[in-house]
Amino acid sequence: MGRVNRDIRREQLLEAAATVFARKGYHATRIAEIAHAAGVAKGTVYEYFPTKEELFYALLDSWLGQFERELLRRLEGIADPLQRADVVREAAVLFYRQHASHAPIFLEFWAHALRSPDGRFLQRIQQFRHFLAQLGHQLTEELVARGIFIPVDVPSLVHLEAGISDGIFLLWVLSGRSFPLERAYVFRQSVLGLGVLSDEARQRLREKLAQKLRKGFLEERPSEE
Amino acid sequence: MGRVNRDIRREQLLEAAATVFARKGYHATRIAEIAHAAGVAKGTVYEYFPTKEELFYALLDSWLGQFERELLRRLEGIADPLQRADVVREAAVLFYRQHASHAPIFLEFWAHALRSPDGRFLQRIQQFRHFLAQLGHQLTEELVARGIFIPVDVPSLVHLEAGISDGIFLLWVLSGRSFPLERAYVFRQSVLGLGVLSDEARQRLREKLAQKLRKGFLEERPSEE
Amino acid sequence: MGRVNRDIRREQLLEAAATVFARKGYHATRIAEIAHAAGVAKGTVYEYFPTKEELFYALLDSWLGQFERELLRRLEGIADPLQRADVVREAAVLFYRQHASHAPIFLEFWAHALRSPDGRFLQRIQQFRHFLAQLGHQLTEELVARGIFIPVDVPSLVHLEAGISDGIFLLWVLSGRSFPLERAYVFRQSVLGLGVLSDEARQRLREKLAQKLRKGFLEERPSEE
Amino acid sequence: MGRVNRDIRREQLLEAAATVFARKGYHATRIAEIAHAAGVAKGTVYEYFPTKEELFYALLDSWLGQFERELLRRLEGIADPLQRADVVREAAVLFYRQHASHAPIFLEFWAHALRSPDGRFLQRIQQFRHFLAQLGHQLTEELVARGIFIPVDVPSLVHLEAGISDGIFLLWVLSGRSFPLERAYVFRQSVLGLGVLSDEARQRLREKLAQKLRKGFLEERPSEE
DNA sequence: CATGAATGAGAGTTCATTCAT
DNA sequence: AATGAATGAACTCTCATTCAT
Repeated sequence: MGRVNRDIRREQLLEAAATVFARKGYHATRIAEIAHAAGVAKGTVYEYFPTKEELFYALLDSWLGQFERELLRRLEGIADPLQRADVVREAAVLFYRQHASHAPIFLEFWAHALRSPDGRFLQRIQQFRHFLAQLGHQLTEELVARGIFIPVDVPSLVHLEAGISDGIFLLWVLSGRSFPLERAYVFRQSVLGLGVLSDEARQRLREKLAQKLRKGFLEERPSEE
Repeated sequence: MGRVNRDIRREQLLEAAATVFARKGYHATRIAEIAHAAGVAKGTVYEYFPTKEELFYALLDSWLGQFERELLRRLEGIADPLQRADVVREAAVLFYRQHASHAPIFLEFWAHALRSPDGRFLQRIQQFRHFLAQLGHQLTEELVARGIFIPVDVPSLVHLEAGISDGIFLLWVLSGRSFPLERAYVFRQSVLGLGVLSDEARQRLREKLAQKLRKGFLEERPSEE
Repeated sequence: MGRVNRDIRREQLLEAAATVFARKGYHATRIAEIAHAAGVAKGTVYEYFPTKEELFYALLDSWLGQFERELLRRLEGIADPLQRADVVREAAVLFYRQHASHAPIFLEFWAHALRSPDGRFLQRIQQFRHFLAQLGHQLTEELVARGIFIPVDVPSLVHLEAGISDGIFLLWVLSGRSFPLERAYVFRQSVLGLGVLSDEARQRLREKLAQKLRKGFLEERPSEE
Repeated sequence: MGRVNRDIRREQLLEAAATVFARKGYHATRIAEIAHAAGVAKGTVYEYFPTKEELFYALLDSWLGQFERELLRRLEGIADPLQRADVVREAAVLFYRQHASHAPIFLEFWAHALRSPDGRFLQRIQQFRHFLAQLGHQLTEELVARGIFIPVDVPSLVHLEAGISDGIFLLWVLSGRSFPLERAYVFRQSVLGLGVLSDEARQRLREKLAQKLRKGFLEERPSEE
C-alpha cells in the first residue's frame, strides 16, 4: 500500500473501523480486522491511534463533530423557528441515512459510555445532547413566545423530544431498519405538534396533521436505505 | 456457602450477575466476579449456566418474563382502555424502578442483540415488544373506536409509543437517572394525549393536561432512586 | 440404584470404565460418564477407586490377571510343547475376542505406561510379558532340545514372537479390526514355523504349512467380531 | 529470541514439540512448555499452529513425510528386490535411530488416531502404511515370481511384515529400548527368510541365516542409542 | 512510515475430587 | 453406601500492544 496523506489514511482507518465495529460490535472487533479492511498492516493502526478505545472514541467524536458542524452550517441565516425545526430534522435524518449501515454502532457508543470508567464517551455524548438541547430551547421558547405552542415547560419538552428521537432511532435499528426513518420522524412531529400547538395554530394545521396521523409511517417499503 | 435449593441458588446467581453486568457491562464482567458476588466458587456458576452468554440470556429472559407475567396479572379483569393504559404505564415504571440500578444492562442487551450472531437475544426482545404491541393495539383501537382518539394509524402510533418509552428510558439512563422516570412517562402521556385526543375528549381533559405540560417532569430532585 | 454386593458393583464399574475408556481414550473419558454408564452417581465411583488413574490401573490389572489365571488353568496337565503352544495362542485369541470392542484401550495402556511418572503401569505390563516369556522359554527350549526347532537363540526368538503378537494386534486395531485375528496368528505361526523347524520336522509339516501360506489370512469377511 | 525465518521457527517449534510430547505424552504436555523449550513465548506457538492438536498432527505429518521422501530417494535406481528390501529396512532403522528419543510419541500417535473423532490422524497413518505396503507388494511379488520365495499370499505376508515391524518397535520402546533395534530387524528377516525362501534359495543362504538365528539380537549392550 | 512476528497477561471453561446430607 | 452440589487448580487459546527491521 503506497504512502498517502496522513489525514486521508486516518479517514480510511476511521471508515474501516466504522464498518467493522458496526458489524461486530466493539469487543468482537479485532484491530487486525480493521487494519485488513483498511488495506494496511496491524501495526499501522497504532501509528494513528494509540489504543483501540482511542480509535473508538475518535470515531464517535468524528461523527458527532461532523453532524454539529453540518447542522450549524445549514442553520446559518435561517431565523424562522418552524423552518429551523425542519432543518434540524432534515439534518438528523440525512446524517442517519448516511450512516444507516453503521447504525448499530450507536448502541455500542451508548453502552460503552455507561460502562467505561473513562468518562470521555459519556461526556462527549452529553456535550452533543447539550448542543442539540440548546438549539431546541431557543426554538421552543420562541414558538411558545409567539403563541404557536401552548405554554409548556420548555426543558421538559426539549428533553422529551430528544428522548423520542433516540427512541425512534433505537426502534428503527432493533427492527432491522424495517421502516422509513424520515417518515417516522415526521409522524412524531405531527403527534407532538397536535399536542402542543395553540388553538389558533392547530386550526391552521389541523387537517394536514390529521392526515399524516391517519397515514402512519409504516410503509410497504421494507427499508429506506 | 452451604447447599441451598437449586432454584434459589439459580436466583442468587442471576441477581449477582445482574449487579455485576450492570456495573461493568457484559464484556468487562468476569465470571469469577459474579461467582464472588454470589458467594460461590467460579465452577459453581457453570453448574447452573453452561456459558457466560447463556447466563446473560437467562437474565434477559428472566426479567422480560417476569414483567410479562406481572403485567398480565395486573390487567386481569380491567376492561376500561384508559385504565389499562395506566396499568401498563404503572407496571413499566414499577419494573424499571425495581431494576433501577440495573438499568444500564438494558443497553447491553440491546447492543448484544444487534452484534451477536446468535439471534436469540434479538428474538427475545422482539417477542417482548410484540407482547407489548398487542396490548397497545387493542387499547388504541378501542380508544379510536370510542371516539376518544382521533382517527390514526394504530400500528404507527403503537410503534411510536414504544419508541418513546425506550427513548425516555435511554435518556434517563444516559443522564445518570437524573429525573423521575414516572413523571416523564406521565408528561409524555399528556403530550401524546393532547395530540391524539378528539375534540370532545380534549375539552374535558384540556386543563388537567395543560397543567402537566406547564409543570414538566424535571424536578429539583436529582434522582428518584 | 439399589445396593448390591461390593464386588459386583466394582465389576460393573470396571466394565463401564472399559467401555468408555475404549471409546474415548483415557483423557477424554470423564468420571461422570463412567458413572453414568454404570448407572450410579459420580461420587460412587470414588467409593471404589480413589482416583481416575487408580481405576485405569485396576482395569489393566484385572484384565491381565484374568488372562494369566485363565492361561495357567488351560495349561494344567498339558505337557506336549506343540500342544502348549496351541493352547497359548488359543487363549490369547479368545481373550482378544472377548475384549474386541475394548481393543483400543490397550494402546492407551501402553502409551500411559510410557508417559506416566507412576511406574506401576509399565511394571505391570512387563510383569505380564515376563509371565508369557517364561512360558515361551520353556516351550521353545524344549522344541529345540527335541530337535523340532533348529538351534536358535531362545530369548531372542521368544522376544520376537511377543513382538509379532503385539504387532499383529496393533495392525488389527489400527485397521479397524478388518481381518480375522485368529487366522493372522495361525499364519504367523506357519511362517515362523517354516523358518525355525528342523529339516526333519519341516518335511512332515511342509505341505500343510505351505498351504496356509498360500491361503493367507485376509478374508472376504471384513471382521471376525 | 530474535526474529528468524518463518520456516526455521516452524522447525524449531516442531522439534521442541517432539521433545516435550515424547517425554510427557500428548495430554500432559503444556503448550507453555513447548514454547519454553523452543525459546519463545506461549503466543508464538499459536502464530504457527492454530491448536495443540494441529501442532501434534503437523509433527506426525512432518515425520512420515520425511520418511516417505527419504525412502523414495534411496530406492531410486535400485532394481534388485533383495537390495530394495535392505534399503527399506536400513531407512526404517535409520529413521527410528534418528528419532530414538522420540519413540514413545508414536504410541501417542497411534492411541490418538484411535480416540480422536478427527479422522485425520488415522488417515495419515493409514496412508503411510499404504505407501509402505505398495513397496512391499512389488518387492514380494517379484521375489515369488523369481522363485526366491515359495508361493505365498502376498498381501498377507506384507501385512504380517508390517505388523512385525511395528511389534518389534513397540517391544523396543516398552522395554526402554533395551536392545539394538537394527539387529532385531535383521533377526526377524532371517526367521521370515528361512520361512518363505524356496528350497533352492534356502540352500544358498542357510548357513548364514542359521548363524544369525543362533546369535539372536539380545546383546550385552543394553541400548544402541 | 509501514510492517508483522513476537509477546504474555488474562479470559472462559473443564473436571477430578471432596464432603455434607 | 450413595449422592450430586460445590470446589478451584489448571488449561488452552485470544488478542491488544510492542518494536526490530
